Amino acid sequence: MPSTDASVEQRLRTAALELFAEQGYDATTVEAIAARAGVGRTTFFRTFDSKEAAVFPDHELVLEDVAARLRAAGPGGSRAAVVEAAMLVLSHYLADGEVARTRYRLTRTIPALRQREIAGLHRYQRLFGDFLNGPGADLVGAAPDADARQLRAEVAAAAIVTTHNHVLRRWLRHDLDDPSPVLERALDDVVDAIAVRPAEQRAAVLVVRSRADLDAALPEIRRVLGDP
Amino acid sequence: MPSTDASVEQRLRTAALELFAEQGYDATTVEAIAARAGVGRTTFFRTFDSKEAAVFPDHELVLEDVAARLRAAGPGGSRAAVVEAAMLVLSHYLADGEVARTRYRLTRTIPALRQREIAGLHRYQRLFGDFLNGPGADLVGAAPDADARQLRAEVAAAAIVTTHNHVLRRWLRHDLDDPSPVLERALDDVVDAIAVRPAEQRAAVLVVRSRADLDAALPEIRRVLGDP
DNA sequence: GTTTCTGATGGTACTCAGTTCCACTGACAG
DNA sequence: CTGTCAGTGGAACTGAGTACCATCAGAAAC
Repeated sequence: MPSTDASVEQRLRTAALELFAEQGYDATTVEAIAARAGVGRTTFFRTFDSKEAAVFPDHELVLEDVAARLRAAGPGGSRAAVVEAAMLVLSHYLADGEVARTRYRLTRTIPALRQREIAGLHRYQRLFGDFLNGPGADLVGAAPDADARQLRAEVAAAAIVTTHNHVLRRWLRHDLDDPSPVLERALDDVVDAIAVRPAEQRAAVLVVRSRADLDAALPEIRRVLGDP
Repeated sequence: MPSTDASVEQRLRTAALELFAEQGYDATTVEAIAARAGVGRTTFFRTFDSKEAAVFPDHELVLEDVAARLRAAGPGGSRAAVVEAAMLVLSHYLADGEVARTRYRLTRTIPALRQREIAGLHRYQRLFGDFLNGPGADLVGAAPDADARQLRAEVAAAAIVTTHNHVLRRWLRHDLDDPSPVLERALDDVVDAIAVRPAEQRAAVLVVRSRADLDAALPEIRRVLGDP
């Protein structure tokens, strides 16, 4: 048994990435990956569900982290929770950035990997959507009915995940040195525009000074705003 | 050669759906599908890229339709184009609704099909996103820079596709009888809230009658609005 | 020290999706 | 009648993924 210094999983991961880079994805057999890692083919499939899985991070782990951060949100804390949860995902990618970039190169090229990548992203969207539609979240505001609320939650989740992916992709392409503050700003903007429905939650108050004093004007203001 | 009444592709499609319903997806071999359709295994793989493909519609066709509608958008017509394009997708699903519902049942159950479904949806998102980021579209408004514009386009595309999927899913679940008007209203709402950035493109004008006439007031109004 | 249990491993054999190649058939034109 | 051509079926192959079993190292029990 050669080189037990790294874990079997790690050895398999690096062997897979190396061979995919050298020979291409299709031309690389699972047997070859296992051989380079110094283990049997059986061990490969005991470690990973499929050949593709050797390329991707353990989404379960990240998803659990994100779910925990969302669960920790108190009343009124939905916005912060969502933003921080998205940045948590980013930080997981940045944690081993070289691997992330290698994976990006592969997923752009190989359809099978691309498909799995997209499906993976969708799980985050589901998670965010379920949270935003849940009773603990107040980001999407009051909706006329339960279905409208769910739609808004799904749209907001899609917007958040899309924003995250956009910023991440820029970093993967070396368009960006420090993506975290960029993501934070972008999420702030997006959440402003999307999650909260401006027409419902904001009221613009325009003050016009006149000779009449406030008390005299108040009843009229009340009438105009349709005070219930 | 038995039953040449329907096209080979159609016979294979129905055979596949029948067998998946009877025996389950994994338990059904391609050979069995081909046999029921009265053709050879070779012909199956000449017709479809994979076993999964027999379940899904020809996305290429729909994508081309949608792309054509988007291309046809004139200046100022981005909003209508996007809404109509999304409704075009819906109408394709409704065209043979029974198959769509059967497929929905399968995609919810079988992971392999689910993954392909999600990947398929992503192609529509790409298409919408590219259009909204293109030079012909004016839905996302003026952005500080090219990257911000692209982000907005991607977010808007995600919102549109998510909305479409939400309404479609409701119809697939028999939550809805006539989904088209529902989708149209929902898209209107979503596009209002998302694509156009209210703070940038809308200016509220409040008119206060005073004794001074308009000409006298105009310079002052110009100054306040920061007329360039 | 010996036994025994346990967990991880490697090997073998199998199924089946997907590919490649070739032979056949029927239609149609010359 | 002959050549061509498109569509088809069959046979053989590769490789992913699964199932089963034998093995072995180490820890625990006696």
